[in-house]
Amino acid sequence: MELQEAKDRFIHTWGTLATQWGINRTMSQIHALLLLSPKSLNADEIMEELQISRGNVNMNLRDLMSWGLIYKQLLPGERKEYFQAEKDIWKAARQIGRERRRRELSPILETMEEIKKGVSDNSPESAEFLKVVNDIYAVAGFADNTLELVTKAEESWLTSTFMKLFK
Amino acid sequence: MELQEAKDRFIHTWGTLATQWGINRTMSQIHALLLLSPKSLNADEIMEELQISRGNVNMNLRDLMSWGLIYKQLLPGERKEYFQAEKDIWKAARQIGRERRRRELSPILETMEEIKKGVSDNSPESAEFLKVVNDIYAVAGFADNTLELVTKAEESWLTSTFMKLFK
DNA sequence: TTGAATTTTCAAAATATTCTGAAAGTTTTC
DNA sequence: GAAAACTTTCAGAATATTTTGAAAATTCAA
Repeated sequence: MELQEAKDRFIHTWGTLATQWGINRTMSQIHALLLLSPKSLNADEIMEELQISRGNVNMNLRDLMSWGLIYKQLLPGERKEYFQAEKDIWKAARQIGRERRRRELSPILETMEEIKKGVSDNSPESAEFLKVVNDIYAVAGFADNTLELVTKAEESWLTSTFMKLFK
Repeated sequence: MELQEAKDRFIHTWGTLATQWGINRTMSQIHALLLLSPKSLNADEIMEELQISRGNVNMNLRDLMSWGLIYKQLLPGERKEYFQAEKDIWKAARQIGRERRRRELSPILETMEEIKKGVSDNSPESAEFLKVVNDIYAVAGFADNTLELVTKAEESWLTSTFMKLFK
């Protein structure tokens, strides 16, 4: 079947791409599967579809929820929990941006500040070291601000106003 | 010694932060070491400083060079190869941006295009699937454009003009 | 309550990644 | 061109991460 093949390819590729930059393959595949699924799915359906264990499914669903990329849904009359992906991709992307700010940039900023505090003397060597630390702080701060700007913007704003920056 | 302690802390933390988002710890530590080193270092010095094997040092130096974050330096009268980090952190950051575009965003764009091509029929199900693929393509394209803008800009431009976007 | 249905946990197994160190390869010097 | 100095490679070891599956915990209906 043509379409199913394309979907499978999408799920598989999405998983592979994820590993390229430090994201768990299974997590990524579950996300892809939910993105493509018109209806929400329960753990058993995901296990069946991706041929993975219950524990694995459970763990990665929690992870995806912590990233704010999927939601738990309780269907009336159903005992099982169902999961659905955020289907607005722009919203999902902003959510990823927010989380990466929190998980990756904030720690850098905090650490650089702490390290700066720890260097009290003012020898030339210390000054040189502090320059590096300060520069990294500035770059991380710039990235943080930019991501904040972008994650708070609406899609329409992004694709119009912001784009005008490009010649 | 106060300063040395701060440097060690920096190197150690830099390595730990890197693992958080899929970068090899040792590579990150070598980079940090070279960033802080006023003079360029050879493989033996790095081995000694970080207590790691020659093979490990060699492999990660290559990797860092492929990221454009360090340079090989041939000192006159010296047989050994010396390495030095790009000390302009803004330049280094732009370099990372360029590489991530190439390594992470380009593959997404390419894959989405190929997948689109593969879906020929125009059933409602295909349309729904294509919507997801197209949306991801658009988001990745936006990220790619933004990174291009930012990586091509000068620090001065970034910290002045671009910043005016923030209220 | 009880017990069936479902979810969560977690120790052990499987897999993937990173690191070592010695051998092979390369370059330079004499 | 041979030997010394240095760099690269790579198979196996060490480490880290992911996955499994069954037991424990939780939830819910009756």
